[in-house]
Amino acid sequence: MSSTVFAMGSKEEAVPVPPWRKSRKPAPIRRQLSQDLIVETGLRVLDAEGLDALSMRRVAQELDTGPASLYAHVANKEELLELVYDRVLGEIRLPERDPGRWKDQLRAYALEVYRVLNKHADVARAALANIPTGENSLRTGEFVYGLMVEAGMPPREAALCLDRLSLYLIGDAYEGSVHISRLRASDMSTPEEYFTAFATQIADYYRALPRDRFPYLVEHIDDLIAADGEERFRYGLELLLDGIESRMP
Amino acid sequence: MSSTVFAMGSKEEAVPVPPWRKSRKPAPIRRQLSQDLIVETGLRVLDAEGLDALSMRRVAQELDTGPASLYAHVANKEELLELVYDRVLGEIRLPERDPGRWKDQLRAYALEVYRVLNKHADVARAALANIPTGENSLRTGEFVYGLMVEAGMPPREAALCLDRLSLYLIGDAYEGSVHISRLRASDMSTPEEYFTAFATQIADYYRALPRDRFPYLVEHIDDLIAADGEERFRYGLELLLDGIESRMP
DNA sequence: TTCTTGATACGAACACTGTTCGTTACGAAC
DNA sequence: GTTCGTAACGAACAGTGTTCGTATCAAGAA
Repeated sequence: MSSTVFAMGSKEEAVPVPPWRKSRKPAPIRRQLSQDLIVETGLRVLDAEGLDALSMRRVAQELDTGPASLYAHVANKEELLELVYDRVLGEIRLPERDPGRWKDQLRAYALEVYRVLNKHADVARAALANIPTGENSLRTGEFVYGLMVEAGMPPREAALCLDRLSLYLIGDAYEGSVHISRLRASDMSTPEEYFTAFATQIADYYRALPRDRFPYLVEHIDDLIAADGEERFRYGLELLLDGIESRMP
Repeated sequence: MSSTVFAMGSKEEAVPVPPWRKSRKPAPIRRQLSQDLIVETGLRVLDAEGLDALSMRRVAQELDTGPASLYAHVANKEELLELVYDRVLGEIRLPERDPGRWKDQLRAYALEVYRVLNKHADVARAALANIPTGENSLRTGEFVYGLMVEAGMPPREAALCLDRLSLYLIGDAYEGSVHISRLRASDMSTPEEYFTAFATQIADYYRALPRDRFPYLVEHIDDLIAADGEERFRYGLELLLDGIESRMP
C-alpha cells in the first residue's frame, strides 16, 4: 500500500569522506522520512511495547533520527496517534451490504472490529478521544449507517444507533487494552496466567469485604468474575442489537 | 466528612527564630498533610483546570509544598487519580431498592451517575482504566447487582448486565470529558458556543466528502449531528434497558 | 552551468513531567 | 531529657512534547 520503504540500505559501499572536505558531519546521510513511514513505525512500537512506550523520541530513534525531524510530516503527537488509529481501522474488512440480514451483518461487523482492535491492543487507549474524521472511520461509519437506513430505520434514529454502537465498540476495546497494559507491566507471560491471577486476586479481595455492607457482591463472587472478555463483549452486543431490533420498523 | 483541616492557622504568633540557631530556613512551618487533603486538592485542581493540569507538582504547589511531600500519603499519581475518582463516586445518591420497579430505578441510577460524572468533567478520563475496587465503586456495584438479582435475574447474567452497564456509563462520560477538554482548550466561553462551532465544523467537513464514496453520511449530515450528549446517552441507555428487560424472567 | 529557492533534516534547548534519594526537623514515647 | 520513627522537603534524575535556528539537499531559474 505505502511505497516508501526504498533506499533504506544501498548496496554500494559508502565512499569515505575526503579529509579536506570541510563538512563537519562524516556522512550526513539523509533519510527519506514520510508520514506513512512514521505512522507505520509508530504502530510497530505500539504493538511491540505499548502506548506508554510510544513517544516521539522512541519513534525517531527507531528511524535513526531525532524527534524534531518528525514534525515536518506530523503536526504533533496527537495527530500521529490519530493516524495510527485510522491505519488500524483500515484492517477492518467489510462485506457487501445486505439490509435483509442487517442484524447478522451488524453482529459480524462488531466482532470484526473487536478482533482488529484487540489485535493492536493499546491503540484503543488512543482512540476514544477521537472524533471520527479519518478515512477509515468514515468508511466503517458509512457501512453501518447505510446498513441501518437501508434496513428501514429512520435516519435520525439510525444516527443514534451508529453513535452508541461505536461508543460500545471503542469503550470495550479500551477496557481490554487496560488489561493488556497491566499484563505487559506484570511479569506474567501468557494471558491465561494473567487472567487467573487477576481473577483470584479480585475474588480474594471481594471475599474479605464486610458481608453486611455488600451481601450480594460477596455472595456471588464466582459469578461476577466468571465471564471472560469476549463473553462480556458478546453479551453487551446482543443487548444492544436486541434493543435496536425492537425499534426497527 | 473528612476531619483533617484543623491546625492550618494557629492563633499563637510564631516565635521569631533566634539568630544563633543554625537552621537555614527562617520558619520551616510544617504543614499537616493528609491523604484526604491531597485528594480534595487534586479534585479541586481537576475541576478547575482539567486533567492535563493535574500534576503532582500542581497539587503540591496548591498546598505550598514540594511534590516529594505527597508521596508519604499517596503511592503515586495513579493511586491519587483512583482516590479522586472514588471520591467523586461518593456523590452518587442511591435510593432504597425496590425490585418491582427495577427498570425505573436502574434508569434513575444511570442518570444520577451521568449527572455526577459530568459535573466533575475530566474525572472520567481517569476512571476507565480502573478496576472497581474503591469504597464507592463497591457501594454502587452492590446496589445495581442486588437490584437485578432481587428482581429475579440469574446471578451469572446479572453480573454481565452490571458489567456492561458500568462500561456504558463510564464510556459515555469519557467521551463527554473529551469534549469538555476541547472546550477548555479552545477560546470558547459557553458550552453552547462550542457545541454549535463543533457541529458546523463537522457538518462542513462531511459536506465536502466525496458523495460517491459516502452517500449516506453526506446525505444525512443534519441527522448525524442533531442529537446532543444527553439525548445520545438516554437513547443508548434505553437500548440497554430494553435488552435487559427482554431477558428478565 | 551557476545561482537561487524552498523544503527537509536535525542538534540543541526549553519547560515540563513522575519519581527517588538523602537529609532535616518535629512530635511523641521512653 | 534523650531517642527515634516518620513526615516534610530540596535537589536531582531520566524522561516527555515541542520549538528554534541552522545546515543541507534537490530542483527550478537565469
